[in-house]
Amino acid sequence: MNMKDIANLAGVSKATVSRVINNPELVSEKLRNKVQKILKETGYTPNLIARELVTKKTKLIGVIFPKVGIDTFSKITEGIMDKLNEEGYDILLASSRDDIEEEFKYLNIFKKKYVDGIIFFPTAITKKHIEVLNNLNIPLVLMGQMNKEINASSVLFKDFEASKEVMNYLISKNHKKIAYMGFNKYKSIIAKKRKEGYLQILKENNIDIKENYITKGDFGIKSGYNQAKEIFDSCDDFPTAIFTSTDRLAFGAIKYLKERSLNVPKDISIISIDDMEISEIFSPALTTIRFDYYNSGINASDLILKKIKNKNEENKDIFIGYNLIERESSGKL
Amino acid sequence: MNMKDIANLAGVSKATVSRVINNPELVSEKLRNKVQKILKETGYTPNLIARELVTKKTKLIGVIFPKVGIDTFSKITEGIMDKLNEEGYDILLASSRDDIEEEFKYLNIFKKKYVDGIIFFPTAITKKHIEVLNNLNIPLVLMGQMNKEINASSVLFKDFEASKEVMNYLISKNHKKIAYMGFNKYKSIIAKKRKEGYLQILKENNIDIKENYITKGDFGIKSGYNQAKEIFDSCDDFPTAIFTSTDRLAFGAIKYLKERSLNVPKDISIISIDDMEISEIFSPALTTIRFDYYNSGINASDLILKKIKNKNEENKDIFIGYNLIERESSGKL
DNA sequence: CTGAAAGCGCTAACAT
DNA sequence: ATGTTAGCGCTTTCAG
Repeated sequence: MNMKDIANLAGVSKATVSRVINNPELVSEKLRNKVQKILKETGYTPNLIARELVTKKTKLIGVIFPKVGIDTFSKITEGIMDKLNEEGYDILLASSRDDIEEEFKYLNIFKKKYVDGIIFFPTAITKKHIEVLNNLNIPLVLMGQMNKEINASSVLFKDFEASKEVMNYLISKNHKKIAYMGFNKYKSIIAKKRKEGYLQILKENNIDIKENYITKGDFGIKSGYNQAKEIFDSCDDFPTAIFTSTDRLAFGAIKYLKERSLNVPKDISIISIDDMEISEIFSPALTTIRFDYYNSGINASDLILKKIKNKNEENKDIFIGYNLIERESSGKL
Repeated sequence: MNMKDIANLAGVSKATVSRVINNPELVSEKLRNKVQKILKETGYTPNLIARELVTKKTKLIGVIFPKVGIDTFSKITEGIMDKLNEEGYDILLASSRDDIEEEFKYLNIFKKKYVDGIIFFPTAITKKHIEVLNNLNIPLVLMGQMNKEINASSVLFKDFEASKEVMNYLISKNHKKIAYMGFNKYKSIIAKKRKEGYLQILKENNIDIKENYITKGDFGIKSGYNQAKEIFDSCDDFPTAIFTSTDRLAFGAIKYLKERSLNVPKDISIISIDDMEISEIFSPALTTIRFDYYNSGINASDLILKKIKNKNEENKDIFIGYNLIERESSGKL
């Protein structure tokens, strides 16, 4: 059943059927009713592909994350889907697995699929990124990154500020010997900003930076365990607090500390960033920073929608808020 | 730049260009080289939408899960994407949020988008499911469910057997007073099969079923806490082991037990199904069942691919293996 | 307000 | 082996 059939059934032309579907106000009430009746009876829906061939719109949005299935990205995805589905768009989701080449691959696939817009969470921004993204010619929203040279709106997380808040909190609890566990393995900008916050507050409080207190790896549980071990193996003067840049690092670190019979928070405080569902239940419950990830998905969707509706829409940057949630893993010295 | 342009540039017809792209063996070497050279120089790629309009193939697979971002489903998704991307298919991912109406909604969207196949993980199979799925007329693979009345291949998890293995393990450790925490809130078949395994082994060992030992809710952490409370509030004769049907239930239960100053596993054993990443790190580390979820995604992809390539392919059911991982949360009585 | 006709960019049947 | 032609199912001028 196609539009021609409906037209014949209604005794009108294809054009009229098309108008009834897309611009009913252009059709006289009489014909409109007649056609709508048949539309209802037959349950006809237009062939989207044929329409797309003409309109050059696919109602598809491509979304690229460094990883699918991580708490953080899942929440963002939920936000994106809620908002975009509501507006009649469907999502093509891709996982780059922290691999820059994969990022380019999917960008390319999306371009070929003629998606109407792309929401992209890069691990980093290289020169090639700038080139590729600017040649895309598709409405683009960047998450977690911003670059004036790229024609894109951005949704940004205040990692630097959040990190400073963590540090200020720790210092208000009289901690001075504070270690930092990072994850700059993937030269992620998020990792960078979190670390800068740590260094900044140390500086503001005239606390010397101690190299042995600073470690890195990836952002997973095992890495947390290893990094904790690294700190304790290399120091005589143990830290009184560890700022782990992700919750999963915190879990790993706590595991190590337990094995060493160190009590959290009595012997050492742990504080992190993420607030996963399990973080509240974990023992000790994690003191951590919660970003409004779901909302960041909504915001990214709003930005892409605006760019789709108006090709010349100015680029805009939206900052996502956070708050520190105090639980059991941190204490006063 | 379209196919006509390439044809002009090469001094051949559109048809020849199309052949070079899709069936190069049909074109003489001379012309083929000529066209391929221009293809390379211009970087031309065919308009997929125009192609789809003719071939009725979109190279799109729709995937519907009850939830996106749950460990289990993420692993399956990874498997699906790995396999299907490799074969040139892209994925349209949808989350039904355990809502049957949402399931139908997405099934419908996928149908309209002309996906080449659907991989669907239903929460349950109702009469309407049977009707809707059979009217779909799209290659279909069901995950976690099987129904002879539905024209679909299935990827099945041996939940009944896994559940029995859990129970046999517990009994081999001399446990007799075993409680069960379920999640039949969504009338999920998985939940049903796990519970049946529990009841079956009780029966085989002539252990009376004690209603107070059996609770239900959803499958989350909070539910685990509440269900544990429910058991302990309603019993004088406390169980020596709890079989929680998901890891997240186990986390919640353990939280409750800790608050009650009960030691796991000394005072009570906990054993579950899922094996999330955190389960190994959690304290106590969870004794649990691991299914090969990633592989189930690969299998589902294989099945859908077969159905796409051959419309009359017979329906097939694949069973996914599992194994019990013994850790700290369970012990001998 | 309505219809005829062109055309989106491609593939496939047919003819040569 | 190659070209010609006719659609795929829709939207969108352009006439009337």
